[in-house]
Amino acid sequence: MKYWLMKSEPNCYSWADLIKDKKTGWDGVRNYQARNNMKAMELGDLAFLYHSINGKEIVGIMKISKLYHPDHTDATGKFGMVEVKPLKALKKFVNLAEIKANPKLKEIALIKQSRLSVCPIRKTEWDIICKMAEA
DNA sequence: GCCAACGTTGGC
DNA sequence: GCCAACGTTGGC
Repeated sequence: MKYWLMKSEPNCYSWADLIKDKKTGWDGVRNYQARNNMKAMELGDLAFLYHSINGKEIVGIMKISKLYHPDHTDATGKFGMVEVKPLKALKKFVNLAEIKANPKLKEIALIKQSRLSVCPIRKTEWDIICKMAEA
């Protein structure tokens, strides 16, 4: 079981949209590193949803419900996507300032590689954030 | 294969 | 709106 963090601008696609849709194909990724992370995902892996730009906080937990497959919005055929389902909303959203303020989360990919939209999360990091979120 | 130019992301 | 960080593209 692996853990991930996936970013989305809430203006573009938010947790509320995901709840409404029940599931969604994570299309539109056009970055190789992010793509490779999606390729490495397995069914049942868990991922935080992070609202970037407008929000800057982790709002919920999603479950990977479909393995990596072609993204039909990509004409070049180089990129793919996974499908995710909402698992549960966090009781307390965990914002970027709190994450940065926690010395145990110094190495988290969200900060280290701030532009990467799909990044791995260590089990220890996952547990710390869950605790902060009272999830 | 290198590197300059350019584009994008995302925090501030 | 600015800018730093980083990824991509294309000329050589």
